[in-house]
Amino acid sequence: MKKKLNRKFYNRPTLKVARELLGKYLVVKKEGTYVSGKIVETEAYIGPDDPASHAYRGMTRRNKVMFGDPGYAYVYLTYGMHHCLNFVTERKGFPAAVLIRALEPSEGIEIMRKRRKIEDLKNLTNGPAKVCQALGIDRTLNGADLCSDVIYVEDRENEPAKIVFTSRIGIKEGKDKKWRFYIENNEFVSK
DNA sequence: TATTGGATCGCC
DNA sequence: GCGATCCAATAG
Repeated sequence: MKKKLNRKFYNRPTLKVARELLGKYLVVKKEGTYVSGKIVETEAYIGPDDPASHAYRGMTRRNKVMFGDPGYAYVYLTYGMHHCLNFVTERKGFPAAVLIRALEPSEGIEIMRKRRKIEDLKNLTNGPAKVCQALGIDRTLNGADLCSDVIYVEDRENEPAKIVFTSRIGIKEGKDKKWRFYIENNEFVSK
């Protein structure tokens, strides 16, 4: 049984959403392609007081979808060349999101190989920018509805996995917070 | 308007 | 370990 996550799922505390996304399947249908993968690593960025969050200094042109309704994609370009995918959480007006850091490729693996221009399965989606490249995600999907048919998350009711929580990666401030989650011993978690 | 640096990746 | 690459954010 496959159940698409509804907006209520995202309209909850971000840490809870970040944890519960692990083991669920991200699906992207674009240009006649269908690709999916199991979410194995996430990070939470929460509220106006999180110094690592783009929303730390208030609303800007880039981060405004973080302040909107839950259940929408926040996609941004970083380092001038890499995209990162987030899911907006919590109530409208409260800026929070979950960064999708890694997937275990499931369906459409050959399409992912072509987009990533590499063969190695374990290197296709083990990082936030790699996920976006493999899934064909760029800023045209910023603000996309996660309850649509283009990009969404499915609960396939698979066995729950053991989860590890650690500090977030690639940030300067806010390292004290253990807001990174991943599935223990999963080979597709980023380095 | 000008300057600075980044929720990364891949190659050296 | 370091350069790529460009745009958003901030300062002037």
